[in-house]
Amino acid sequence: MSNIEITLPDGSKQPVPSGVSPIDIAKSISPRLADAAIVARVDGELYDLTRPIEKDATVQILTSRDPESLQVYRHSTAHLLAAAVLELFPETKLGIGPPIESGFYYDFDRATPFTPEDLEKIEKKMWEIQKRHLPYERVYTRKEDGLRKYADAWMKCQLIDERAGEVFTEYTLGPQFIDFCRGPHVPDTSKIKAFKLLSIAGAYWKGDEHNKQLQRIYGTAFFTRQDLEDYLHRLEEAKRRDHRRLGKELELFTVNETVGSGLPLWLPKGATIRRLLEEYILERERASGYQHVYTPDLAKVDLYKRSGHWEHYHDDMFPLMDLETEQMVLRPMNCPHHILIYESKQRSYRDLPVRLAELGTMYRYERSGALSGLSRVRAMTLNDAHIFCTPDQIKEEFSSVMKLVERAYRDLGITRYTYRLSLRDKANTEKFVDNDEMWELGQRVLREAMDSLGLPYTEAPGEAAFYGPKLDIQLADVMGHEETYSTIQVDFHLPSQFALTYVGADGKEHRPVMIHRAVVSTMERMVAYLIELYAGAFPVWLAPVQAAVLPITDRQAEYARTIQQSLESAGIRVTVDERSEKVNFKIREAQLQKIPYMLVVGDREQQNGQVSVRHRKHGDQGVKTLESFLAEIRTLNDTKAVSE
RNA sequence: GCUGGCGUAGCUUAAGGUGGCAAAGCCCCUCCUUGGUAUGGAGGUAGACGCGGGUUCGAAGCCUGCCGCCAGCCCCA
Repeated sequence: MSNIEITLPDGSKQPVPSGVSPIDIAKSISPRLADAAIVARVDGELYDLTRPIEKDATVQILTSRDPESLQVYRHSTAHLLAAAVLELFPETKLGIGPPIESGFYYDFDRATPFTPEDLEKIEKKMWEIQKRHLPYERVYTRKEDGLRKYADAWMKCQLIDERAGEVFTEYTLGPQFIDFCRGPHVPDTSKIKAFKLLSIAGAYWKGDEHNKQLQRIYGTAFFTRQDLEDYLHRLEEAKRRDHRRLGKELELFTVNETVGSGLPLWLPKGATIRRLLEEYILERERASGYQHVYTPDLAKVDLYKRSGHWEHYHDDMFPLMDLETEQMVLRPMNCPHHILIYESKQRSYRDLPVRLAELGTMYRYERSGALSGLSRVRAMTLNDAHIFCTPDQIKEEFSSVMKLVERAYRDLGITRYTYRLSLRDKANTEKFVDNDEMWELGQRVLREAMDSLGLPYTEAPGEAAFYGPKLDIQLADVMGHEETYSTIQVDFHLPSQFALTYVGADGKEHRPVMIHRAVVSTMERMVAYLIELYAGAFPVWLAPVQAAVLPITDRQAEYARTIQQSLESAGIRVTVDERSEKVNFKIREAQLQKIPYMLVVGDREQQNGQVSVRHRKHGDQGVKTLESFLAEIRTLNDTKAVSE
């Protein structure tokens, strides 16, 4: 047998017989490494530990410390799930079973849906199979043989037909189970130590709603029981922070069937937070050269036909209102209105950039199943603006928007976010306007802008707006799920659609470029995010109630009210709890309402014109004069302090 | 919209597999208590069990159609 040369991560090279497997190499390095090994990287490709290496290669043994390992591990667990399902329900047809961010899933086609009880049975069966310590074995099969073998598994056949080369790989799990799969996998089921099946849901074959709907089982898997438990705890924590739950408990907003789903009602406390957010961003925009405008929530459909919304965005709009003389629509976006403001007079290059901003309310006909609390609604108010500028100004405008975003995030205490460049899907001309030149230009401009700011981003094809590419800023929630909040879009399409112009230095008409941007997203979505970010315990500057005055007995009621008045006239949001209850009780209530400061006042405080300050997190802060407390809370307010 | 689960007082939940007067805690109201840093005591109001139709002597429970909520698919600020 011939020798090959492998290179290890430390750069050392060693000759080994051809056909050696990564696990052999691991063993030769150290038994501990062999034990910890999950998978290997051979010349950049992930290999099963048992897969022979036939030629000179760079080899790296991956353990649970490498992120790819968890993917492989979960993928193997998904196979274990499929094997268990087939043992229990042999008539089931297999779909696909990939690892995902938070675990894995497997799609099944089966006449009767799985029940929660089935889930338990399946999980038990998985453990049973796990204990057999079955190997995951890589098998090579010729395409035609494969098609024959999987003849009664329609989804597998389809996959093999579409994806398989002349020879493809399959993985067995014990004598019964075999699955068309690229791999790699862990060596055997004994490696799998901690997993849990979480939920059942419908999912369309290949994600297309025209296709058959399958039964998807979600689960998660970790290397250790501890990691699994931590994850489950985080799930609990996420539930605890759920803005829908806190929105009810803290009386922030409500939804009412009679109003309609996706149409939340803002209660006084929630409205206070929203108002503070609105005032905040309007102020920042004023300081950044924006002009605020007001435009109506509806328009004749002609406006949206001209902009292209009607053609490309129709499905997301509420149906037409057919009036006697005209047809109206509720606006799904604000841009056309702002465009008409730009167009309302002749513009000179000296006027540019024109930055028109509005807290614009818009309406989107989200499908009922997509609605959720405050974060997915049908009526929403966007912190919207449209910048009309010359091509030369794009870069600077872009970077000043980014600055605005970063400033806002800092003041709101938002730290977990990533940048995503959303591009069009060229094939989808129904969703995206068909104009290669403009798309190329827009995408190039955005890339250059990001690169010159030195900011890292990922690219997402098919996520663009219908009129152009966008730079989305994705915020991560407690569970790490990302969602678009801020967005900056460079648009060459709408200005040409509306034949916008400005008069240049040369006295001739030129076409401006439009930048669509939203900094703090919609009020609905941002408040939902903030509720979850702070678990309802808002920083002082955003707290709907900043201080609760708690008189110890009725004797201090009058004094308590004067404290309230002094603070309120200084702009602090204060309540007084005058109920005939003990302080303990009042403190508990204020605590549950997550009010930052409790001001306990008894006879002593009254005599000395003081308040006894209790902080929701740090407890008793001792006695202070009203003035010094006021100075303290004012500082927090003015500096928009987010930590406590 | 689709698949699955769910829908009981303002809120959180119980009973509900075998159809026969619907429970509790919190909230709220009244009274007692005036108490110093997480719930003082007593009493009270409150629900024809999401809505409509059906089966039945009788339905919260069974059947059926809607509506809404939750998870996911799809979509997305």
